[in-house]
Amino acid sequence: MNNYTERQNQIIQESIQLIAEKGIQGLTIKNISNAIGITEPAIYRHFDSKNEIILAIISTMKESTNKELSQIDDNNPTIEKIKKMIQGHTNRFIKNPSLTAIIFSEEIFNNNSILAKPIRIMMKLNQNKLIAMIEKGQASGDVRVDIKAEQISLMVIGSFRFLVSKWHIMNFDFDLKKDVNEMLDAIEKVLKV
Amino acid sequence: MNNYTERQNQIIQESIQLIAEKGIQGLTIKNISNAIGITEPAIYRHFDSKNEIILAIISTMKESTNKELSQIDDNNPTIEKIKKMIQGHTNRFIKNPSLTAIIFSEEIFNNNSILAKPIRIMMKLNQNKLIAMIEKGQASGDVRVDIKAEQISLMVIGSFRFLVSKWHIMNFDFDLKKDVNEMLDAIEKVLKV
DNA sequence: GTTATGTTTGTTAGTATTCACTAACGGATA
DNA sequence: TATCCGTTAGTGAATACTAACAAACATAAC
Repeated sequence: MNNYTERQNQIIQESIQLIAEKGIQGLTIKNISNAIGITEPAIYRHFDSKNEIILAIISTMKESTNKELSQIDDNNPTIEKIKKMIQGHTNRFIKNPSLTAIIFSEEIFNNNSILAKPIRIMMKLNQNKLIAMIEKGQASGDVRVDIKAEQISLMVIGSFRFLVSKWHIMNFDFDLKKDVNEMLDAIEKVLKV
Repeated sequence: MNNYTERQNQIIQESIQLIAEKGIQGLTIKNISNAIGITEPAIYRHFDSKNEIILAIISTMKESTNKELSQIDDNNPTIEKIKKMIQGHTNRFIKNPSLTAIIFSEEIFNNNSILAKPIRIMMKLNQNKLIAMIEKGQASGDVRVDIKAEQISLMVIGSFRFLVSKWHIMNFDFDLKKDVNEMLDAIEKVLKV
């Protein structure tokens, strides 16, 4: 698991919820403490500052993403691996829609220099993993080679993010799973050799 | 042009700049008035409230997008039209990087119910225009028909947004024009019949 | 042409509210 | 006895916004 106490994990979860509901401006110590049912100063028994809470949120996201990526069987065909990866993310979002607010956290946190760096590192890491996956697929003849892996990864991640973004904006008011699968079918057609 | 006074336009422009520099949390009446060189209460001579300023920002974005879209020659091949559209946006962002903060404004404004609605309408409108463009291309044999126009538009907009998002996050530290053109070449290969 | 009047656009000084965070204290538990 | 983990009460700073007033200037009356 992670190194956080039960109360710390509770604060992290409620904070993600709050960002989803009210945006980053809704993430206040008062809102967090109200959500949990303790007073404001009690929060400071568990985190030194609000920034520390946000860093913990980022760290939690990082962990759950890594866990998910490690579960993908490397022996499957590339397109299957991409599908599994995106579907895994999708299931996680459906299970916990609050997380969709965080997928865009690069933008939300971009103007806080302390928080921007870990976000950027995580983003780059994830993309590099996908690029490596696609390049391997190109080497093994799974994926067309006339388009660079970097461009393909841009399309895959971009399409998915835009779809999830829309789902969030539309207040989760359509079947994300269905739309993601349609998108993945289109991606499959596009990637075929 | 628009119906705003000179001072109102100045407030709108400085506000866009502020959002780009410091995020939506940096958009305060004090920051706006400092940027312009007048006092805080003077702002209220030109806008009734901060919300009115944000609505004016949205309206300005809408106008400039429409202006751009109307300039595309409808007689060109579909792929050329898509390229022109994306390149037009790109040039606008390069000329005024502050605008990149606004392309994600759906997310930034999503938690303010007064502001979310006009943003959503604008978003849907733009996407419908692109879908219509692609469907016309499919009918005329310009674009492959085995993928629905909606899916193609998702890929095009998603890829572009993700690229611009990265440009913003990386502090505009790569050649956006070059990367966009590489992306458009990939899109072209993908869309070919 | 001068004076009176109204409008526009700014000022200073202030409001109430919210923010992150702290000091001092107390009960429960090891 | 010491350590958690909570409380009440408060801090100073920042927030959007307001009240009251003043200078500049255009319009219109005399």
